Amino acid sequence: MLKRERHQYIMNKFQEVEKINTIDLAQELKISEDTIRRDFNELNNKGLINKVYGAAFLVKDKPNNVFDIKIINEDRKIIVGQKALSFLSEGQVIIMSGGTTNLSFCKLIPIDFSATIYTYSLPIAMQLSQHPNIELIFIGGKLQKKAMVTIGIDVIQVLSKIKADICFLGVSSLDLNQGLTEMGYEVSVVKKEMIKASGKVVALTTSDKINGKMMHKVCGLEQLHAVITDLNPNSPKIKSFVDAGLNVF
Amino acid sequence: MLKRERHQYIMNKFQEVEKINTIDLAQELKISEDTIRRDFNELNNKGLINKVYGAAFLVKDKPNNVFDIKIINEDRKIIVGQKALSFLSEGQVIIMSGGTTNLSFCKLIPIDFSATIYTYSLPIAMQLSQHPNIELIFIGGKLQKKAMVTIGIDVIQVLSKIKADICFLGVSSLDLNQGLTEMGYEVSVVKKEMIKASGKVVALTTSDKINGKMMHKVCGLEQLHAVITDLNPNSPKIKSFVDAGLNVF
DNA sequence: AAAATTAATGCGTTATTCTGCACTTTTTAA
DNA sequence: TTAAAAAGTGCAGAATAACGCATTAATTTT
Repeated sequence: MLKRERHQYIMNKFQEVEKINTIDLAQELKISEDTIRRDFNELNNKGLINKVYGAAFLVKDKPNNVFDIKIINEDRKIIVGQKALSFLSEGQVIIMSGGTTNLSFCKLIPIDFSATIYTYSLPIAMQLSQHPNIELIFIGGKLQKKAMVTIGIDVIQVLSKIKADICFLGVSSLDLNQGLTEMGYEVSVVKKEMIKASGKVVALTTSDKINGKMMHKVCGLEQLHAVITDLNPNSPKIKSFVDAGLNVF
Repeated sequence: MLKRERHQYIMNKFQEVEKINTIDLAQELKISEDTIRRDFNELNNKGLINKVYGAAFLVKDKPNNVFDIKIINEDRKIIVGQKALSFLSEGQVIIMSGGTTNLSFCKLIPIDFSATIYTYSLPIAMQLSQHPNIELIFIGGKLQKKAMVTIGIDVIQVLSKIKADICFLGVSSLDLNQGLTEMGYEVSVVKKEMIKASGKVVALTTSDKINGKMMHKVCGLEQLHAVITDLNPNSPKIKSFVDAGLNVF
């Protein structure tokens, strides 16, 4: 029996039992206790099990993997993303901001879509790196770790030098009077610059972001060429925006 | 029997069995064990199978999620990473290149470690974004999608302006005579610049990268202040490097 | 098609990994 | 604190793998 098989055996066994005794398992598999101990140690070091005196337990909550991006309300975001697809056309130069709504959108972009995309979001860049025909340019700078986007003067500088056809802008809060607002100052500055750099601005948002205000203003509604939400444009929550002359999809 | 046929044969066989023994398959096909081992190694490096001591297993293809970074030979890379930890000290300015060896290393860095880290690798940036006390700066540019690193003039420009205490350099190939070499031209240029920008250069590599040459030279051995491998420094494979005056850990 | 080039293969040798045993150290329980 | 159980350590033997090299097969060029 190979080491690898034993390790698999051990991990499988935890689906039946809570605890595995060193000696019991040695007898069960007819191998020495030393081998079991070494196995337990290895699995313990990999963080898969919890080795204690005389036995081992399964580790329940696996260490939170950074790469597991949790998308809340993903169904809504997929609806938004699907509507947004109609704004894409081949060969565009695109600025893609951050956020999980934009990430959901990016997952829906056809694999062979061809364009140039600027982004400052790590998860979005990783997602888009799957697309062979997208020329992907990451805007470097200091990382705002929580949102996994770059911020600061370096980002502004790059943005000030480019000209894009369209910008897909993630939204923190959208309000009829306040327009688009952000929680963080730095991100608000970056988004302002993105808008300046883009011919068209499309805001992507789920309905829960609508009618809220945050500290820092990004732009007024009049600067948004389109707003895409998960709601039906006739829905009452949206009506006031439509009445104000906004293109809501 | 051609190599391709054997590879095909192996992959097909996994539809029937869980595990393929090296020796059994050699007998079955009436070819030498070496050939089977070489086949297993190749398929392993392609990420198609999992080679272990004495046999190989099928890699169960998970849902194709970009965010699942597959680290081959992860155990070896963890050994390298653990040794590399001793080169860290608080407050350093660090340049971290890309690659899964460096990614494994980053996973091992204590959560409260404090430093300034420059990187041009998306996965590494995401990993390090978990560390609250690391000032993380992403070097922007055009994305080399396969390796998920930025390349090009923008990267060079940023690197030419900074001065770091230490650089942890991932390795494509390391050879006694050729030194450090890379497959891609662009990455070789970036790595050269990283070396220029750093006071100390530490190369991180697994033993399978040793004694290979690739197209583009990065630097000679004399420019490496330390080389960290998964092998014991006394190991014969390393001996010639130690004899050449290199610090091997 | 023959020659030249390149890649693949097998063999002998050397290196590495795995495992169990004997022995020592640490931990647990009385 | 002592005895018993479990764990760690170092070592040896066996199995597996890697390496260098000579040879053969496959591919490309002439």
